[in-house]
Amino acid sequence: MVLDGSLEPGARLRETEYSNRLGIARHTFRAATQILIGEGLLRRSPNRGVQLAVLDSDDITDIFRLRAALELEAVRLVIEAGTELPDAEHAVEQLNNLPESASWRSVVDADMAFHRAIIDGAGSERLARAYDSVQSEILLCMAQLRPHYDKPSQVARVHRELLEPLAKGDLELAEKRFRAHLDKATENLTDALKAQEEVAAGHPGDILPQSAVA
Amino acid sequence: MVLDGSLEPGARLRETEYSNRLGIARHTFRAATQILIGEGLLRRSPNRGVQLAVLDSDDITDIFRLRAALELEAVRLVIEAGTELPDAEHAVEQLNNLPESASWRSVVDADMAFHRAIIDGAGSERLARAYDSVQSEILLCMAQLRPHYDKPSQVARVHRELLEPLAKGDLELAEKRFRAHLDKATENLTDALKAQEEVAAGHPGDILPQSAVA
DNA sequence: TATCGTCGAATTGTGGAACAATCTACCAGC
DNA sequence: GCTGGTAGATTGTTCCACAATTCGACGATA
Repeated sequence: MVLDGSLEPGARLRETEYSNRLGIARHTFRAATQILIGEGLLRRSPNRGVQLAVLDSDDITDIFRLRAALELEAVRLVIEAGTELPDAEHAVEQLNNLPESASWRSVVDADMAFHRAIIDGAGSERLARAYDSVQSEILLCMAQLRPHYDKPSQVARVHRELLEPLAKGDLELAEKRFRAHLDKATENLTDALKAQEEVAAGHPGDILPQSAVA
Repeated sequence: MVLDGSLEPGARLRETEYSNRLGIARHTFRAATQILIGEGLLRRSPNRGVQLAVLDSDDITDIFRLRAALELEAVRLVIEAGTELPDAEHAVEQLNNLPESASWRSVVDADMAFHRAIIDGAGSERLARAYDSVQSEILLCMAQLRPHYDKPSQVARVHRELLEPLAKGDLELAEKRFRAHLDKATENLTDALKAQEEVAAGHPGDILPQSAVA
């Protein structure tokens, strides 16, 4: 529910309400929320329960800053070790084979799989764990903002260009391209956020449900 | 208890035992462990409860790899923004003022404070959160391994050398020095681990309590 | 009318008991 | 010695209870 956009950003998750709705005990619900809090998807304030995280443009910048740090370290490790990345190449292939009319979701999935493959290629358990957390937040962003996506072929091309310097072992170029790519993504998301805020401007203090901006 | 070395690495934390000992309910203990699991200090296997993490030399390398990624990104951000780091300088000063006979703990604290100050200086909430997690693991390492530490004046000197390129805005030199420093720390810890394992070799499969190696 | 304080309801945080599912250790039998 | 089963321990979850805190409505006062 948190990640599929069916909850409004900032929504308060009352324990009795949600434990009843999900058919689980209140304790169990609390345990579940605790895990999500650890992943940064929910926030808890003492005696005031948990809320779905609200992401402003600073948060987006921040998420992608950490994402950049992690991915670039992964890139460094992959190049140093000369690791092959079949999963990443597979993801590019998949993007390339998607029809222009492909669903938003399938493009996002392939995109995510590509970046995930690079992290996994680095072979660092903790890098991967930290990336789990940012990836969750990115998914939350995506679910809430539904940013613009280029055509699959375009996305495929960009990602192939990311992979190129990795295969050649050119760290400097790889770093440059990844930073550019991630900066672009940040821009896309902040733009989407700005657009959403403008739509919501007519209802000050009110946050539109997903359906209103999709 | 997890961080002060009073628990053996790999120790299983039985719910009834510890909730009784701590005078809290089993539910409350479970909630507490869930938080520590999120920080990577405890591990949970389904139906087998939680254990204190056991860190082998691969884990140490891995922890410091992530640490390096985070600190270097922080360094980058600090240099880009030209941020002043009074807390870091204060930590160096503190190290410098410590007597040669200073307690192990006080050196560790000042060392930690120095690196923390750089992370905080970057002004990224999520970088700081990710660093919290590795810092906890580092503390766990330290508590379990008690690695060798140089004299405070020596430690102060090394850290002043880290700060230097930050003030001058020399990213390349900063990166080089930080990597060298962190690689050295990794080596220290893996050496300490190896030494501990050799001591424990007489008791195969057995892990010595802290007191036996301190 | 607007602001403030008070009180009651709702909600969270924690405790306690219970029970099914699972794991562990021990024991008997082959 | 290995296998299978059985009993006890442990975890995961549920239900109920209650103190502490917060939220919200109401009414008093300026």
